[in-house]
Amino acid sequence: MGRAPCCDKANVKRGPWSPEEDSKLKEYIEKHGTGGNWIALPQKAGLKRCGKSCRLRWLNYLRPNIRHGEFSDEEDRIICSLYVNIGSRWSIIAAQLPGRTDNDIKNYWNTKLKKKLMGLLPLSHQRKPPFPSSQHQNPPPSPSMYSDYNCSSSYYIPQTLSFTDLEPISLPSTNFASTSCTTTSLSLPFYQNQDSTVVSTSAISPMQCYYPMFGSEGSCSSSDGSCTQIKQEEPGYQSYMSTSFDEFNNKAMFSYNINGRGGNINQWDEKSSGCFGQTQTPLENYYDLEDIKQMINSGSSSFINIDENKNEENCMYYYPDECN
DNA sequence: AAGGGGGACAACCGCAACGCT
DNA sequence: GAGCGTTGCGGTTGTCCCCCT
Repeated sequence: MGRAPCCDKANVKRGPWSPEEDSKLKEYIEKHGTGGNWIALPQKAGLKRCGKSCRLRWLNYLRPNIRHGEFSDEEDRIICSLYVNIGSRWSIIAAQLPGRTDNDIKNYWNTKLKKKLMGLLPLSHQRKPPFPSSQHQNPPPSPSMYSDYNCSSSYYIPQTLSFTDLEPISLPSTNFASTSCTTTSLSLPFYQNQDSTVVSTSAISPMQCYYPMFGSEGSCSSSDGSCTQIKQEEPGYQSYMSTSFDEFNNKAMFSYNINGRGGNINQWDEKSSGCFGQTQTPLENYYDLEDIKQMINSGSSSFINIDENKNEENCMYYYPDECN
């Protein structure tokens, strides 16, 4: 015998919500809250809907401060950089975009952004010889190197997604609390963009394993509306994302931290983290278009996001024919 | 004007995780 | 620890709308 259905499907309305249903649900929740029980809510609110349907409707459309419509370039950039790092964890991605829902972002990615990204990637790229590993010992390029970088035709992060505002920042050593991996901080360059989202510019290995990074408090995109909504636009709100390498276990580590309490950018607010891979991809290995396509098509992720070596000089090294 | 195709987006489904008893 | 109910999440589907022929 299988699981009992969450609601009596014969007696619930399905399909698009009417304005009357919307106002009933909104009114009820604003008055009484969700009561922590979505299953019982529709009956109390006088709705012939499944609890799950009510929850979805509230979270995606009725709760306050929802934003719909055009995504900005900045949002595109955040979505892309997160997607290539953590894959289709839409709720986590949504948590970084105030007012956006995971469903919205998922739809946007599937219908537009993925195509946009793919369309902007030149088809002529073939795998190029690896960049000399000695380059990685160099200090990270200065922000001006990104600003001046003008090789969009051969840069596999489209220029609209380029991180021109990145500045190197220092991050404290990480303490991974929830995995078996003991870690040491890896001296990979990290860059901070204008909204304080920290991105790693290092190449990391394809995902082999991953653990949820934080609990429900980290995301309001799918919360019940009663949570403390993370507002990135609030002064002092910071979010961190980084990679490091577990030398002992030979694992690339990924960590993503939320500090919603107005802390310092350098304050490392401990939350759980995840293992990115069982083996480290040598830093001198880079992905070309076919890799990215394959990963997107296969649903894999956590491939390279931003490459610290994609400066003008390296562009010449990789794609001399396309760098004028 | 009709209708076929494709894109966009809202909603549903199923499963895993979580929490309570 | 087992069992059960509920929630959260991501993949998928359904439907509407617009454009093209």
